[in-house]
This record gives sequence, C-alpha cells and structure tokens, in this order.
Amino acid sequence: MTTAGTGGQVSAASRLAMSVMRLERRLRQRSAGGVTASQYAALVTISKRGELTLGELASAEGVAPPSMTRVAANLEQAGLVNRRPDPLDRRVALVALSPQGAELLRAARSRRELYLRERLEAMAPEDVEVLDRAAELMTRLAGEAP
Amino acid sequence: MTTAGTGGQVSAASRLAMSVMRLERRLRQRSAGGVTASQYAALVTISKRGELTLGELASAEGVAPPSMTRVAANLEQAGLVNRRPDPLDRRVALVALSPQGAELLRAARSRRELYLRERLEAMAPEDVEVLDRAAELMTRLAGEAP
DNA sequence: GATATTAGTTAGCATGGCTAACGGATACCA
DNA sequence: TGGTATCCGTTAGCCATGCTAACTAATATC
Repeated sequence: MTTAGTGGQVSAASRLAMSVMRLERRLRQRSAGGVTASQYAALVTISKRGELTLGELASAEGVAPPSMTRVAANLEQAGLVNRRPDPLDRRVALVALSPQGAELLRAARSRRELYLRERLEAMAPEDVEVLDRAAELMTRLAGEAP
Repeated sequence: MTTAGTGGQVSAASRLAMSVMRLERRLRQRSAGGVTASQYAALVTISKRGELTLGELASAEGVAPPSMTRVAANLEQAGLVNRRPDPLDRRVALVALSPQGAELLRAARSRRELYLRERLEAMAPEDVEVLDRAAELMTRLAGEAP
C-alpha cells in the first residue's frame, strides 16, 4: 500500500489515460457513414483547413506520412477526397474534400456522435461543460511534440 | 447554422470525439515497459479487481472475448499474468496478475504516463482538475451500454 | 551536370478490433 | 442414464492503423 498501490490509488495521468482509451474504443466502433475514426478525423481536418498537402495532413493528425498515405488512399477510393499533384511542385500531393466528403461530414455530424450526443444530453450541463473544456485541453496535450 | 454546421461550428460531441482520438493516439505509442495500451489497461483492470475470468475481463474492458483472448495471451507470454482453469468449471479461464505484472504496474505508473504527467504538471492546476473530472465522466460515457 | 534533399510511396511487421465457426465442459431434462 | 442445449473460450480470417526502412521521383544546390 505504500506506492500508488495495487488497490486503489491511481494517478490523475493514469485515470486520464484509461478513460481516454476506453472512450476512444467506443468511438472507434461507431464509424460515421462507413468511414473509420481515423478517416473521419482526417476529413474533419481537411474540412477545417481546406486543401492541404499530404504531409501537412499527416502532421496535423500527428501520424507518420506512410500512415496518412494509406488513410488518404482509402478516402480517395471512397470518393470522399480528391487528390492532385501540386502544379508547382509535383512531388507534393494536394488533398481536398470532395462534395461527397463534405456531404458525409454534414451527415456524420448528426450521426457519428449520436452515441456521444445522446449521452451528453442526458448529462448535467456542468458536466458537459467540463468535458468540453477537457476536450480542448486534451487536444492541446495531444498536440504537443513528443 | 442551426445545427452544428459544416464550416466552423462543431458540436461538443465532435470536439470531444476528436480530442479523445488524438490523445489516445499519443498514448498508444508510448507503451509502458513494453506493453501496449490495451495490455496495460487490462493489467490495470486485473489489478483492480483481482483474479477474474477472461469473460469478465473482456466485458470490463468492453471488448469482445476473442480480442481479450489475444491480449491475455500476449500478457501471459510476457509473464505478466498467470492463467489457470477454474477448478469448479473448467471452461472458465481465470486470469491473475503475476508478480512481474504487479511490478510493471508499479514502474509503469511512474513511467507510462510520464508523457502526460510532465504535461499535466506544466498545466494550471484548475485545468488538471478539469481533466480529472472529465476522466471520470468519460469513463462513465464509455461504460454505458451501446 | 552531379549531388543532396525533400515528398510521398511501397514493403513488411505488429496490434487490435470484429464476426463466424468450433471445441470442450457443464447443465438440463426426458 | 443419455441426449441436447448452453456456455466459455479459442481458432481462423478479415480489415484498419500505427510504425520503420528502403525506394522513386522531383526539386534544389553547388
């Protein structure tokens, strides 16, 4: 019982880590209109930032380029994004939301988070407020360089 | 802009979903003493609840039994848990923390969340408080039946 | 023009989630 | 007692995602 023992004591970091993992697992299962969580997140980023390069997208998502290559390939195959080489530098791949991608986002916003939405609505407003503030803090935490 | 619209407006649910995903991705990469996030989470659960059946563990983690079979197999191979058939019902597999598993948890608590720990310590205490409260709320969200 | 750097891709590995199908063990019921 | 049903866990097989290392193609540099 001395150290953060086997029984009860768990650090705030540990609690946060666990809760994030669990919730993410739930969310991962509920894909939005047929896209996975990663694909969805990429779509959101593209939507927010407009056409951007694959590298920018990878870095915005915090994944390695090869990972994003694959995600983007799937998105393109699904017709949700368009890709084109940068006319000024043909090494560069520019990725943009397609009309279907935009439509999916619209639809998904009312669907994908249905799971969360429903539950958030059932919560006390101050709890939702806490979660909302936490969301920003977590994004900041995730965004910092390793 | 009635609904949380396409351009700027994003729902609280969406914000939460994204932030959780991003943070989880960071955490997943930083394994604790060589175990992955899922393995670690399983260890924590076993540690909290004591010896339990594979099914209970799967359900506690909110994953399907086959997923837990694999995670547990890896943990056993790593010597972090012990398995034995329930003497009363030999269909049942009982899983318990091994001494090494317990040791890893002790060590991990000061290591695994180093990433978070460091950053939490750099944050304003009230922000940490928000995250801590959010952790509980998220666990509750994740725990609810689909 | 030769070389270095940069962007992205390909190849290969591992984890982890799922469902479907199967095996063994127990429970039940005629 | 014997046959069936049920239940626990595993195996098999699929897909997505993450990584690193190695490669190609294009641009920049000297």
